[in-house]
Amino acid sequence: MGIAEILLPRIILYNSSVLSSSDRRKPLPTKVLQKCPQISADSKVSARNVEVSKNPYTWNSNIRTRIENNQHEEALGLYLSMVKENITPDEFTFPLVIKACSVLKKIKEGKQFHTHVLKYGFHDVFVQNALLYMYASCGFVEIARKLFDEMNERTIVSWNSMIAGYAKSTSGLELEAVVLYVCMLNRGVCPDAFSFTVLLRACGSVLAVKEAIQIHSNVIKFGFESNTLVNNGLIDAYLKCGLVDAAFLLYDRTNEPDTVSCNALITSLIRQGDLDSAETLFRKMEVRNVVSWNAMISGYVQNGLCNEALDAFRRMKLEGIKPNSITIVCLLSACSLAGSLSLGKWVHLYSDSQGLVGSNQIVKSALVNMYSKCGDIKSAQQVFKTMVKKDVVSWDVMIEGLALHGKGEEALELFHEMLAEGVKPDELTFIGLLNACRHGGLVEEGLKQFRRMSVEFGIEPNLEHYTCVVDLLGRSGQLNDALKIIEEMPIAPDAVLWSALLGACRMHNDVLLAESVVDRIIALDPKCSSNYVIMSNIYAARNQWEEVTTVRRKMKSMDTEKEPGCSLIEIGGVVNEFFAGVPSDHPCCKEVSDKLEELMIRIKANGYIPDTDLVLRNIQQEEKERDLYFHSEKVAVAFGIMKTPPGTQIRIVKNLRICKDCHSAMKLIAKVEKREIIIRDRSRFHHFSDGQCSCRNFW
DNA sequence: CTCCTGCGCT
Repeated sequence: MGIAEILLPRIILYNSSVLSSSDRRKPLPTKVLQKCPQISADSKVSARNVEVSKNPYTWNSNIRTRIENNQHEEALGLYLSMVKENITPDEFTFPLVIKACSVLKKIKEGKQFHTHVLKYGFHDVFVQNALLYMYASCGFVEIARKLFDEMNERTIVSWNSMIAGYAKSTSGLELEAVVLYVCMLNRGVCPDAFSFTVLLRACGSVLAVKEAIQIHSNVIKFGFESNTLVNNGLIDAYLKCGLVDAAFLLYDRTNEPDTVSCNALITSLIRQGDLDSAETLFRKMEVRNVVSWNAMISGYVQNGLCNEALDAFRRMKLEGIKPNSITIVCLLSACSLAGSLSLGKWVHLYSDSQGLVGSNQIVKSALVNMYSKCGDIKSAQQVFKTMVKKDVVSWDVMIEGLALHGKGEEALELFHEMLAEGVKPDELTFIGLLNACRHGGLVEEGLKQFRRMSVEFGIEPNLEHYTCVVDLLGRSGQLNDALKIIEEMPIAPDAVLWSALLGACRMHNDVLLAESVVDRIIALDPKCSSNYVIMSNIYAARNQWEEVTTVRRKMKSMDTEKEPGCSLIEIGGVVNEFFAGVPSDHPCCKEVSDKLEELMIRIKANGYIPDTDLVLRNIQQEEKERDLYFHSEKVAVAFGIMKTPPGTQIRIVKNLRICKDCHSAMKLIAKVEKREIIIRDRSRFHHFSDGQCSCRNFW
C-alpha cells in the first residue's frame, strides 16, 4: 500500500454525521529511509571503480543532489561516510556541507566544519561565504561579522550573506542590514537581485515605510523593477509595513501574477482579519503551491475554524500537493484547539510516515503541545524526551502542559532542568510556571517565581502574569494581598485581571470586595457577561434575590448574553456537541436524559448533594436540581457512558470552566461507573477516577 | 560550489 492511500480519518467536528467505514485509518507504512542507499552501493563497487569513488568529485555531486532534493541530513551523512572511506574532502565539499548546516541550523556541526576548514587550509571565498552564512543563519551574527571583516577577498555573495544575516536577525539588528548595504554602495560594489530580496526581509520590524520606499527607489535605480523575485519581496515588505494599498498596486501592475506574491497577499488579508477576501483570492489563483494551502489552513486555524482547516487539508491532498512540516504544525494546532486526541494521533502517525517529524523542533513542540492539550500528558512527555535540541518554546509547551494537568512539582523540576541546560526563560515560561503553581496550590512557590522573574531574569511581568498571581493569592483566600498587588502594579489592570479577583471573592464569599470590584470591571468592559453572572452567583448564594434581579436586569440592558456552556465528546470519530439544558437537537436526546436521571439517582445514593447555591434563579429546590443536571458536561458524560463499553475512558472538552457541582458529581460518577473521566475545561484538565480528581480541588 | 521572496510551536 502506498503512502498516498492513507486517508485522513473523517472526524466531523460540531456535527453528528456518521463516519463511513472505508475512511477509517489504515495501517501506516514503516519509517522513511534514514540512510542513503547510494552509500552502500558505492562501497560495494568493484576494484575497477575504486579509483572513481576515491575521487571526492563523485561524492561532491552526490552531496549536491541530496541538497537539491532537500535531504540535508542525508547530505551530512554522506560526508561522514566519505571521511570513513578515507577520502579527503576538497574545497568544493565544504560549501555544500556547511550549507546543509545552515539549513538545519546545526551550529555544532557547522563549527566542526569550520575547524576542518582551518585544518585543511581551504581559504577560498566560497568556503568563507558558506561559513559566514552558516553563522549568520544560526543566529551568531557577531561571529559572522568577524569573519566578514577578516575576509581579504569579498564577492557580492559575501555582502549579501552578511546583509541577510542582519535582516533576518531577531535581535533588533535589522537596521545594520541597511547600514551595510549603504557601506557596500560606498565601496563601489554593485547590488544584484539577491541584495534586494535579502534587504527587503528586514522591513516590517525596525524598518518601516520610509526605509521600504527608499529600498524601492534603489530597486528602480539599479534596474531590478521587473525582477519577479525582487517585486515579490517589495510586495511583502509593503504588506508587512502596513502599506497594503501600495502592495496591491504593485501586484496589479505585474503582468503575470505570481504564486509567491499571491501567497503574501493572502497572509496579509488573514492578518487583517479578512478571511473572506483571502478565500476569494485563493480560489482565483491559477497555480497554488504548498505555501498557498498552508496560508489558508493556518488562517482557518487562527480563526478557530478547525473543520475548514481539515477540509482544506483534504482538498490539498486531492490536488496532489504534498504537505510539508508547516502543514503538520497547522494541523496539530487545529487538533489542540478541538481537543481531538484521535485526530492528533493520526496527524502524528501520518507526519512520521511522510518523514516530516525527523528532528524538526517546531513539529515536535507542536506535538508536545497537541498531546498536552488533548489530555495525553504521557505521550507529550514521551515526545519531549526524544527531542535532542530543545529551544525555549519546547520547554515552555512542556511546562505549560504539566501545569494544565496539575503537575506543579514536575513543572518546577523541568524549569530547573531548563536553567541547568542554559536555556534562557521567556515571558511564557513564567506563565507556565505560575499556572503550574496555581493549579497545584503552590502559593509560596508561585510568589517566589513571580518575584524572581524580573529580579533574576529581567522579564517584567505583563498583565497575564499579574492575573496569574492575583488568581493564585485570591484562591488561597489572601484577597487583600491580591488587591494590593493590583493597586501597586506599574501597568493598568484590565477587566480580565479584575475578574480573577472577582472569582476569588465568589470562592470566599466576600460580597463587599466583590461589589467594589464588579463596578470597576463594568467600567472597563460592560459587555462581558461572565462578571454579571459571578456577581449574581454571589448574591444568589446569600439568598439576596433582589440584588440578583438587579444584576440580571443590568446585564440585559447592557445587551450581554451568557456564553452557553458547551461540551464536546468524540465517539467513533464523531464529535457530539451538547449545550447546557435538556438536549433537544441530538438524535439520542431522550435516551440521554433518561440515562442522566438514572446516573443522578445512583450518585445520590453514594452521597451526592446537589450544590444548588450555584443556580442563578430563585426557583424551587427541585427545579434548581434539574438545572444542575443539565449542565453540558453531565449530559456529555451520560452520553459517553451510554455509547461506550464499560470501563472505557471518557474524554470531554468544555468551553467554560467546570462548576463545583459538576466537579463533585463527576468524582462520584467515575466511582460508581468505574470509569476514568477526563475533562478539559477552559482552564485545565481534570482526571476523575475512583471518587477523586487529579486537580485536588484546585482549579 | 556560496546569498533567493511567500506558510509554522505556547
